Amino acid sequence: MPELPEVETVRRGLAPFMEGAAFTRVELRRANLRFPFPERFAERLVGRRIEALDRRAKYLMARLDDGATLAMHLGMTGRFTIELAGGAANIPGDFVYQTGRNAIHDHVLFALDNGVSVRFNDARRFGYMTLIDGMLERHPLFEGIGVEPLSNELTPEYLAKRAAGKIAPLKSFLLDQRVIAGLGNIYVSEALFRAGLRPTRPAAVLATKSRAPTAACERLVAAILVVLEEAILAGGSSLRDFAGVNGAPGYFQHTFGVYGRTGEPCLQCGVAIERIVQSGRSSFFCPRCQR
DNA sequence: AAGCGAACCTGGCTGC
DNA sequence: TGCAGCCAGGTTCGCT
Repeated sequence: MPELPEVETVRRGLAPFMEGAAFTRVELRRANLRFPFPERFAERLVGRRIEALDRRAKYLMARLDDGATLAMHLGMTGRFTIELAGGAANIPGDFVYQTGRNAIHDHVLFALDNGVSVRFNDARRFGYMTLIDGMLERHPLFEGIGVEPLSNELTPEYLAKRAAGKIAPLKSFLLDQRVIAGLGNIYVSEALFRAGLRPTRPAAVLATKSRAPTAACERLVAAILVVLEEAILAGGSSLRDFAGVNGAPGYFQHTFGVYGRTGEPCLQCGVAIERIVQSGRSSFFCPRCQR
């Protein structure tokens, strides 16, 4: 589910309900997700007010009034839903409220002093939450993390410098969160399609011998921006289980150029889209448009 | 030392 | 209907 646009969509959905509110009760239904919860996690949260709900890379960052930050990662299947005091409701980000047998995957419940409760459900438990004191940049999760793709730090010059001399394929180079923070398997495929670059090309094609950006690098940076901005505008992408409250499948999936379209015609040239496996993950590309 | 495959965990879909 | 096999948005670890 969650690459940068999905996490940003969740953030925008949750922020109006969480910012300015304080935790009145925190319930952990198990001792760990991907990692154990930190010591006294629930006790430390209760009474704290959320000053802002931000995003860094694929993390939701709740800035607390005691200076600490609650960092939350959705993993593969993590999702937040909210309920208002008077009954079930859904956040503007349009996520399905889980009921029935999925309830066994409700792992964290936050009750807030504005009457809102927030539920974290994560079937595969690749998600996690932690509390960070002090400088974020020095926390193991965030030191060495790459640039925000939607900030002005992502420039052709930056990307060329990072790519220079690298033999690794563009696919894995772009998935590396130490280079760019927030891209995932879907948007890497989409960005490479837009840039006309085959995922198997070595990352070094982005740089000249003097480590300056090539034309391909310029195209790629532009493509990354367009793909992410479009996805955020559309309310996050949507794979099967990213459906909206009204049961409608998500909005952005129609506009995928290559992701999940094996054998279907390229929207630009009609040639069949191909799927290959790189580093154990699927890559999709048009064999004619991407060289 | 970069780069790859495996591992973490569960559910959904396909095909026999 | 049952069951085996394969696939999935992410990240980290350990072996070349």
